[in-house]
Amino acid sequence: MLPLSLEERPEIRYIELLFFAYRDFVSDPDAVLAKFGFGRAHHRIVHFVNRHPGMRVADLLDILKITKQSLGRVLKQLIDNGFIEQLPGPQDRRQRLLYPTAAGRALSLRLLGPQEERIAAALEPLSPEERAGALKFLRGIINAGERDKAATLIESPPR
Amino acid sequence: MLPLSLEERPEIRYIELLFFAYRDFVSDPDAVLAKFGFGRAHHRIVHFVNRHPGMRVADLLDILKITKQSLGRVLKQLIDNGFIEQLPGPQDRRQRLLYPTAAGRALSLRLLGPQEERIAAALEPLSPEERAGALKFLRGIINAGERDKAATLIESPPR
DNA sequence: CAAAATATGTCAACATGGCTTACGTAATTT
DNA sequence: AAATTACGTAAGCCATGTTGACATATTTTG
Repeated sequence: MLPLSLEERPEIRYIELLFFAYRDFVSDPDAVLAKFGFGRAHHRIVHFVNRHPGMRVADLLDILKITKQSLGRVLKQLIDNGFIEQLPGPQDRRQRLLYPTAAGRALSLRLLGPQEERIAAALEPLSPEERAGALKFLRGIINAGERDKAATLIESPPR
Repeated sequence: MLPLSLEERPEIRYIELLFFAYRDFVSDPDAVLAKFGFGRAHHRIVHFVNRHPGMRVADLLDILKITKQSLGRVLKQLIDNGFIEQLPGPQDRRQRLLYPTAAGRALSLRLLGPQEERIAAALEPLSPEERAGALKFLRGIINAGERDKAATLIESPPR
């Protein structure tokens, strides 16, 4: 059985690079999280709540693409440990808007640090057009139907 | 509590794009895998064995960065179901070299198809320099100590 | 040749974080 | 008043990661 070859299937180069890059990219925060008894699920929640203080639970579910039961278990731990707090929505009091506490912000920054360094180091040798290429490539990988939503979420100055 | 802002922390744009891109990138094969009762762990094994027929178990462990116990459970299922076969190493008979069967190759190609299309579509609008930028960026994200190993693995025509 | 190291497999026990199904409550909309 | 919405929660299942311990065959080394 012959190996799958890069010559016949040049996209494999990107596929495998994406695998290795992501493998190492997500490994950064693990050491920090372990000190708190948290996992990657906590990381994702802490990150997005810090990026969008006051977001709804439903927003978080849509971003993470997990069920509310999966989210609930992990979110509860973050609330119980004082990293995130919930406030009723001012217009719609059914909502439980999510905010980081001071500890939640500090945790978010600690998790962000090594990833920022990794990204900055990867970008440093790239020309502006090459950096634009990296951005375009990543955006192009996102599901077409999700692309605008993701772009808005990333770029929007939260109201 | 103010949101974390892109202006202050421009790397966040890349961090979040990487998260969304990978989320959708790995979603492609799931539907196929489900038909076989397999998960993403099976996918990774099938992929690398098809890319490097005759690889050792230890090589696979080093690539995937998991324990042999984790690998063993999943690998056994692939062998029992006839997707991968093991042959003793010709020089070192302690080794169990891993080869895809015809069914294993077919599965690998089915899993590869949608990911190739996704990558090709993402690259299509990019200039050559932009494509180079995407490659450089991904390589730069990989741990410095792993970068050469990953590059060799990806680029090497297997002996 | 005997001893040590290597390649691999396996068993047990446990943790994380997904999932489905089902039901409950409060608030809002129709 | 009824229906819908936003959210929570409980039970149980599953995939896939972990550690620790031990077994077997083979190769390498002293």
